[in-house]
Amino acid sequence: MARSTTEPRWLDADQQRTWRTYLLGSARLNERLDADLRRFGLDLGEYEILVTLSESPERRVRMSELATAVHQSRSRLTHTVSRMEKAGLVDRQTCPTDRRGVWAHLTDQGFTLLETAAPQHVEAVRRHFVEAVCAEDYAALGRAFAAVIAATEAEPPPSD
Amino acid sequence: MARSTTEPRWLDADQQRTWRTYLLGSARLNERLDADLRRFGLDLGEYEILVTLSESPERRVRMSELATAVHQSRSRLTHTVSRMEKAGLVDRQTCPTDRRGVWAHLTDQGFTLLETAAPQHVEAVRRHFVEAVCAEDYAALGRAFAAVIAATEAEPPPSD
DNA sequence: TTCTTGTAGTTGAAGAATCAACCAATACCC
DNA sequence: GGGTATTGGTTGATTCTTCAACTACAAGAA
Repeated sequence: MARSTTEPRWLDADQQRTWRTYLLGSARLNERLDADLRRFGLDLGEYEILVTLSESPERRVRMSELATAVHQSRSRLTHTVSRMEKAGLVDRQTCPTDRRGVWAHLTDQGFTLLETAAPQHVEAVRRHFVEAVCAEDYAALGRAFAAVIAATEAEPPPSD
Repeated sequence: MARSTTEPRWLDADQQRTWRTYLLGSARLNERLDADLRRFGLDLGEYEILVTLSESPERRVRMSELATAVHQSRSRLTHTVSRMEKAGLVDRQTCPTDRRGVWAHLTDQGFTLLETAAPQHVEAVRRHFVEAVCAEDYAALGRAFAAVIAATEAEPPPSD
């Protein structure tokens, strides 16, 4: 089947402006939150790992579930968890019921670090995001990204 | 001055749900757009560089302006442009009026690649973002990130 | 049982991002 | 003019991510 040769449907000026605003804004937001977490030797990805573990029963989660929860590749998670393990924030436990499985488990030290970092991080999220935006727009943003998630899931990733 | 010891103002359930939806959604969106551009050997950052150059007079922009335009650090841009130069997409021209300055300049080959990639990229942006979201929410999202940008600029980055 | 297929996770090498240090040219100031 | 601070950009080491194998276990079929 031939690729379409019809004229591309470019974005109009408003659509493009919004798209670029999003690109810049999300980049800035990430920058700020990362900079903020760096006081604690963390980045946003590592912080999300700590949060996910802290909210889970026994403070442990299977590696592949964790990868999904923090939207990282399995490989990346392996490396990240290895680093965090070296830093004493998590440890690994082999899963007795499925011996392929590995639990990432939050150590007391990791929990303590999370307790220390969380208040400042949440404040930063408020200042730069939640409270920077009016309530209606914030709610709309939630709907918007829910729709984005649905759209990305509706279509399989390109593989060819 | 002592750090505040008052109870942290956690996000409520709705705020938190939206925040996490954003984190997941933006990660997914990036993933998809990157995957899409990879057919052309590009990632989103490199694509933005090509676009910025293509829209500029003489198809060239000073490195530091370009860094701002594509929200990358100067160092990162230097490395990225070096790679792109090796690939023949851009070249460097020294600026005669300010001999510290360097212009990144889009080559014909770079322009051709952009022309090839752009239609598919724009379609992907439409499918996964612009048209995935209803028009009102899309407009709200634009306002929201404009506010985020303002908020991040209102406060200097943490340095201590 | 054995054979096959799929899932869980890791590994190591290669590629990219970050950080601090650096050089060079300009701008400011006395 | 001469000194100092700033700006523009690069460099190389370190850290992090990605990618393509690869091992080990589990599940299902013959």
